[in-house]
Amino acid sequence: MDDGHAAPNQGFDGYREYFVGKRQLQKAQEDQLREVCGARPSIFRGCRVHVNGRTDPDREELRREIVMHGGTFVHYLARPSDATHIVAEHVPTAKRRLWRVCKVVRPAWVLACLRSGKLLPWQPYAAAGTEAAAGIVASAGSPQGPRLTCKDPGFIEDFFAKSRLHHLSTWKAALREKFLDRYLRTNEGALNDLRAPPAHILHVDFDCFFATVSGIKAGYQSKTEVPLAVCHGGSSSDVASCNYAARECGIRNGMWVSKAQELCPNLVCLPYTYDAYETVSNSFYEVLEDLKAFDAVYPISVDEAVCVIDRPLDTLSCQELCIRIRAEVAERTGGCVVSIGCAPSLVLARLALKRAKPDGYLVCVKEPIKGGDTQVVSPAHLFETCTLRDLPGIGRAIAEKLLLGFTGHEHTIAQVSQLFSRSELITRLGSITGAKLADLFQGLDDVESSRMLRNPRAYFARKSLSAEINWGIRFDSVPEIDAFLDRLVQYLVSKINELCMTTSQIVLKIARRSSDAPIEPPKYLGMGDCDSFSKSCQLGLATNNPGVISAEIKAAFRMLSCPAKELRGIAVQFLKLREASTSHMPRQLRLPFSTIKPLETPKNRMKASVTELPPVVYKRATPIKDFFERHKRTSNSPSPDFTHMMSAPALCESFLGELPTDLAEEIRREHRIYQKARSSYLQSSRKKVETGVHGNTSEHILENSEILGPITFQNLTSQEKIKSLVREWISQTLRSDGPNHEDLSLFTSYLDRLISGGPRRLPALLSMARLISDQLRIHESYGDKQSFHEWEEYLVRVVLVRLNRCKQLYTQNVEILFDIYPQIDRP
DNA sequence: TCTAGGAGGGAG
DNA sequence: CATCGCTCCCTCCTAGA
Ligand SMILES: Nc1ccn([C@H]2C[C@H](O)[C@@H](COP(=O)(O)OP(=O)(O)OP(=O)(O)O)O2)c(=O)n1
Repeated sequence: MDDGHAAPNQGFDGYREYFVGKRQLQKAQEDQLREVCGARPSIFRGCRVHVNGRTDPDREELRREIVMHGGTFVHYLARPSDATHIVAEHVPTAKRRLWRVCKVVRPAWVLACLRSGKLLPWQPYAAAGTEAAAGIVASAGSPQGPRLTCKDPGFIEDFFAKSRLHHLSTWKAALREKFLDRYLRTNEGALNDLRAPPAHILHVDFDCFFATVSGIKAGYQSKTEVPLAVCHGGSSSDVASCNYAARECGIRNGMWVSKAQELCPNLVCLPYTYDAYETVSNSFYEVLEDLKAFDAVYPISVDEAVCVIDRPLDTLSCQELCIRIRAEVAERTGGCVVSIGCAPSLVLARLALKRAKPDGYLVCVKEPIKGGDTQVVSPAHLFETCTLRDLPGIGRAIAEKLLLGFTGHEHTIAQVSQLFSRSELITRLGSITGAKLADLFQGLDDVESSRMLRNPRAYFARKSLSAEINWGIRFDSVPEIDAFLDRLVQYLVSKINELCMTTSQIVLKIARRSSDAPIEPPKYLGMGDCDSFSKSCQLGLATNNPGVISAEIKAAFRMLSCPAKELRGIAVQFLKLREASTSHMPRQLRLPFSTIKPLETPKNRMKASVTELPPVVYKRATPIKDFFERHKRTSNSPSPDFTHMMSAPALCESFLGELPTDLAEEIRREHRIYQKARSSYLQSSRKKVETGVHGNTSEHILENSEILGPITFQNLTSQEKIKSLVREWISQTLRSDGPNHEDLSLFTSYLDRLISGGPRRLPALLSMARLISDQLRIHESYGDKQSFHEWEEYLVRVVLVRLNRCKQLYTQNVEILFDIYPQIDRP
């Protein structure tokens, strides 16, 4: 397994020395603390207290109080008897046996002792999961309820709570956000001088992270010879992580348990301990921070970071630093092991890390001293001992693509790099991937990887937000899927709201059972072999509105025309993220209407303006698909006949309720503008009188050569071109003196012709309304200008009224839709 | 020639 | 019993303007 180049434990002596010094330092610190606070009562005299897991107050605070009040703090619990008391919120399942005889108390015990100034009996504060606690709290544990399926409301959360990949992604996103936050706030944590490539890069990664942490929780030594794997259960479950004893049998991360057990019948399966992974990860990043040895620490994942030192350092110091990091992390994490690769580039650091594992470190320098330390190697050495697949960004597919037609066995990087010139790489793999590989072959970082160092702001910025579930997806009907999509969108919307962002492009991606795949795949409730399909949709306005997004997503699902029973996976993505403006923030409109009295009679309500129109209800059966196809066409291309939709058997939803962009939402939006417009209306008319400004003095932009006929505007037939023109028109007139009255009436007549075109013209009308309101939003800074008020008024009094009328015409849900009332006066 | 959508890939 | 196959990002390819 190990060829001696990265012999484990070589630095052990340094390790032990380090610890002796470390303990003395801690003791000295504690003594000093006591001296300073000499007057405090020695409540915890004789107590040796260990704090386990996440606590409130946190570990550091508890430690301070315990030490200041005469106790001893046990940093690392080698044996249960090392401590007289263990402080924890609850006892991890894995520790129940081991700690059965311990006094495991909640942090509240410490606080209560402090308050009363004396040592209190611990039993009333016994932590959940101890036998003592079981005597006090009558079995508050919530045993597994009925298993949830994808049709149940709680499924998504339930699934995510157990999904390792979800945790991995969530942690990573949080770490990136935290990094960026700090960087933007303080300009700290990243490199400042980017002129030259940094001197030393240390890639630090836990050995078999989950396996080690779960192992320790279950009472195993971190370097145990017992083969361990972390997995959920039975035979078709994934091995998330296996320790190095298990790897000697050929077991690998991601392998199925059945295969793993074939390779190693003694394999011990351990449960996931997500809380513990998080705790260890926190300690890990704290250590890197506390060492104060780096110019930058970049998060890679929950168990992995890249640390950079941007000043010259001799090889010996690099080695010492590696030893120090490894010792410190082990100390602070109850014995977890990190390995480290140190090199002048990201790629070499990665390869060095690979060779350093398990339980070691490796420093790569251009010209190592011959016959020197085995922990110091040259780039050439790494290339001779690592394979193509070890290079970052080179996975199975790319490796196969590159080596297609070459003899099949494993290749070292040194060998493969001899086979291809830069241009051959580019021919085979594409311009960017080819060039990248050529760089990697020279030990240089490609452009993309170096972005992390060169432009962390862009590199760490979030560009999308998505959620997907490809397990347990088994539906019988489309309404069930609709309900699921609603929940998934709701889930994402709450995330995007936490981020204070909006999206203007959304994507639905589905996995559909391959025609040759069995109905039920080998993996229980797995997706099996699937074909994947995706459909993206641009939203006219950036939004965070679940109704709008949900409608789009459900429409997109119909476009992909996947039979409900064939669906095996669902993903929803939000792209084109922007910071939310205040108008996207919590909606006052949504407050429960019934509980709040309207201030005025329906006079304020939009329905007042349209009551004279008889409601005409169109129902439709054929899918939204037709709508989209129509939507794509320009206005002069033949549109499909709309009537077939009305004659078909009714669906329960109204036509408008199913429009990809929910008209109701649109109108709610406009209603707010209406409020604003109303309040500014008087002002603006007053101004007009004062200054003698009249609309007709505006520059006349539109040609008055309108030919009445099949819905054209300014002789344009293409909807896109019309929109362009109108956009330009609005934008220009907003900047200057507002729209010319004649232009406005030409435009109004165009809108009226759209309306008389029937429901099939509704999208065009809607998109015009959206366009105007979009322009107003874009030019919000002109909010005080006369021109702005004029457009706003036009939107509200002309466009909105027409839209409103159509709504009356084409939907049955008039009451619900228009019974909105902005609760602006609510305290 | 450029763009956008969609497919695919990699990492952890 | 099972099992929890996510999520981000980049790159490539191709159809259509
Ligand atoms: N297919 C995978 C790969 C990884 N992980 C999780 C479990 C790992 O513990 C953790 C870190 O991934 P690593 O690639 O760093 O793998 P390990 O830490 O397990 O092993 P190694 O020593 O090779 O780094 O991510 C996972 O659940 N499924």
